[in-house]
Order: sequence, then structure tokens, then C-alpha cells
Amino acid sequence: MVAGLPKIKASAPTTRRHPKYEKRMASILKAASRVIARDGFEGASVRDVAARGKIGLSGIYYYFKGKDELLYAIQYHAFSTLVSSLKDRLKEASSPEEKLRAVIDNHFTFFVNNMDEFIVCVHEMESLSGKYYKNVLAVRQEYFRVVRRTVGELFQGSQYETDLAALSLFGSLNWVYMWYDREKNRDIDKIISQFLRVFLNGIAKA
Amino acid sequence: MVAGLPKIKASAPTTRRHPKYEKRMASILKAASRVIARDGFEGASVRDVAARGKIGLSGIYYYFKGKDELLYAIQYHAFSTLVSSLKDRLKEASSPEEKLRAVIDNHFTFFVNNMDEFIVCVHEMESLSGKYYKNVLAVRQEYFRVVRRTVGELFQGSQYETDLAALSLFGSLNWVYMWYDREKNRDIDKIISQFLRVFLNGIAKA
DNA sequence: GCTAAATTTGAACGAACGTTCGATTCTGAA
DNA sequence: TTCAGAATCGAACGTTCGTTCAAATTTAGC
Repeated sequence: MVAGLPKIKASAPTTRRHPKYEKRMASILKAASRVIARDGFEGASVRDVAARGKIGLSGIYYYFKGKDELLYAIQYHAFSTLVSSLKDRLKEASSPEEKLRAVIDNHFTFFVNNMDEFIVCVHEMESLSGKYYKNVLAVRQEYFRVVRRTVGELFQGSQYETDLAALSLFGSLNWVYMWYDREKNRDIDKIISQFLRVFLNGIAKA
Repeated sequence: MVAGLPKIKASAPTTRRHPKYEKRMASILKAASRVIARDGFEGASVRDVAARGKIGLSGIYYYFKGKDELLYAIQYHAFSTLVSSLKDRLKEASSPEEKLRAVIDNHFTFFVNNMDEFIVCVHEMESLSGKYYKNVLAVRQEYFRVVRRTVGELFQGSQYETDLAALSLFGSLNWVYMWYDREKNRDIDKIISQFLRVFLNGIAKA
């Protein structure tokens, strides 16, 4: 899953690795997502990540170059998954309305199933810099491009207006982590339909 | 402006204060908003705030109990202004459509005129705790209540659905700080009308 | 100009941070 | 069983952080 990363880390495929290697790496990333989602990137400590990942503090640095690379791996993997699964879903959708539903469903479902990673992606968008930021930005922009195209097929307006419509949709979808409650909002299909209704027909009375 | 704060600070109105006092306090808050908006609350350093506020590091603690109180003052003041100005605008609006425009206009205009404070409010919503968090939450919830009532007058649906429609609107409006560019988006009335159109009529073609 | 209070300062504290590194333990192939 | 290398660990380094406090400076009223 993390193998497809652009070669920012030393690739070094010559060395032999233990079978546990990938599992351990994923476990650390899971712990990092949890801690960063809760405390923010600056507020999160590598020591806390290590404790949750059942590894020593310095053990983290055997798998990752530094704290930045933890955030990078989380974000790059999440956005890649998001854009990949969206493209798959869009192929199976025919009408523009179905495509919009695919966009909303894909985004919201990813959120429900990967809350920590989602929060880290939305809330720590500006926490990276340099190559890390640039690479994540590229995937993020590709994701936006796909969504904007879908919105464009529905929206009657200029490109400027289509952009704003797509950005409005993103805003609504990314804001969910501020109010969504697993206990209170158990019927996610209902929420998805509601999002679709609001953006398809607006909130005005019939 | 900060005088109306709930008495978390020692009120101490007995002591005499210099005329510069309020100006100095506002200057520090402005600097804090700038730094926190850029670096995040955890990433922002009191030293940086002090430097930008043209005051010594320890001077900050003459005006504020600690770093938390800086964030508290910014957020409480911003939300109070937001809810107060919204109520004024709603009085002058007659139709539900005009009220929705007032909501969007009020929110977006505040953002354009107070970007740093806006970002600090949206991005650092969970950075406070205890009494600070509780007091800000109260004003924030009152603001939401007013907006939800406006949306409810337009939206044909259950309370659950009205909530989600209002939360969608909030999401779109709060997301603007991620894409708004003062140079590129100079016509803010156009943006406001676009927001209104999307939420009033949806994004579907006529 | 004197004085007491308001304001500002500089230096210092302990704590927590990210990162490094040599030593140690574990593991899989011979 | 042996052993090279992968994986983990413990301790420490230097830096930056929020906060404190006594001393110095500035201010307003007499």
C-alpha cells in the first residue's frame, strides 16, 4: 500500500526485509493517524505515536525519515486511494446525477471508514512543505479535477462558477468531520442522499 | 471590544489603566491572530506573537494569563461579532431568500475583512479546553442556531434534514479560506450570489 | 519634580520536543 | 548451530517551548 510512493525515501530494494516489515509500517501509520487526528500535526509527539504503535521511540526512525514523512505517507496514501476508488465508481455510473452520487458516496464512505486519515488530510493540508507538499498537492489536485468535471456536467455556468460549485461541494463534504457522530448518525445512506438532494435541487422549497 | 468577555480573567476594575491599554491589547491580539492563522495554535510561539506585537515576551503575560487566553479572546470576540452582526442583518431582511443571502453575506464578508481571525476560528476549533472551550462553544452554538432557523424557513424537510442542510452551508462557507485568493477573487458579491444560487437552486441544470 | 502604580524588560527555569547513534536483540538462511 | 543483517532499544543531545519573577522603566496625578 505504501509501496507506490514516489521515491522520496531511499528506495533501496536490494536489502532483504522481514515479512513483518509492511505490517509494522502500516501499524505505525495507523497509530500516527490516530495521534495526529486528535492532537494535530504540531501537537502530536513522535513519542506518542511510538507508544501507540507498540514500538520504541527510535524505532520509528527505522521506518520513516522523520515526523514529516509520517504525515506525508498518510496523506499521499489517503488521496491516492480516494482518487483511485472514485475513478472506478465513475466508470460504472451513467447519468450525471449518478456520477454526482458516486462522488459524494465515495468521499463520505472513505470518511466513515477512515476517519483518522480523513481528518489528517483535511486538517493538516498545510503542514507539509517542499517535496512532500508538492507530491501530495499533485494527487489532491487530480482528485479535485475529477470532481470538478463531474460537477461541470451538471452545472450550467462558466468555468469560474463550476469551480465555485465544486468547491462548495468539497467544503460541505470535508466539514463532516466536525459534526459527524458514529452513534447519532448511523444511517450513512440517508446522509449521502441528503447531500445529493441539497446540491442537486438546492434547499429551496418545492 | 474585549471588555465584554465572560469573567475568566481577574476582573479587577479597581486598578487604573493607561489609555494605551486597550490599544495594546488589541495589537497583541492582532499579532496573535496572524501568527496562529499561519502556524496553527500549537505551532505558533508566544515569542513570535510578542515580536509581531512589538512587545517583550514577558509583556504578553501582563495582558493575558497564557497562550490559551490569547486563542480564547480571538475566538470569543470573533464569534460574538459574527452572531451580533448577523442578527442585525436578519432584522432588515424580509423574505426567507433575503435572509439566506444575509447569512451568506454576513459570514463571507466577515471572512474577507478578518481573514486571520476567521482562520483561527475555523481551524482551531478544538484547540481550547475547559472553561475557554465551553464559553466559545456557547457563542458558536448560538450562531449555528440562528443560521439553522433561517435555513429551516427555506428547507422542506425534517429537523434532521434541516440540520444537515445548515451544516452543508457551514461547510461550504468555512472552506473558503482554503481556496480564496484576494487577487484572483476580487468580486466578492459575485461569490456571494454564487453561494446563494447553489444552495437555493442546487447545481442541476435548469 | 515627586511618588506610587502601571507597564515593560531580560534572564532564567523546567519540561517536552525531534532526532541521532551505538549497542543489543531477534531472525532467517546456510 | 552459526552468523550476517534486519530490527529494536536506551540514553542522550541540542533546541525550543510556555511561563515566571524580580528589577528596571514609564506614566499619571499631586
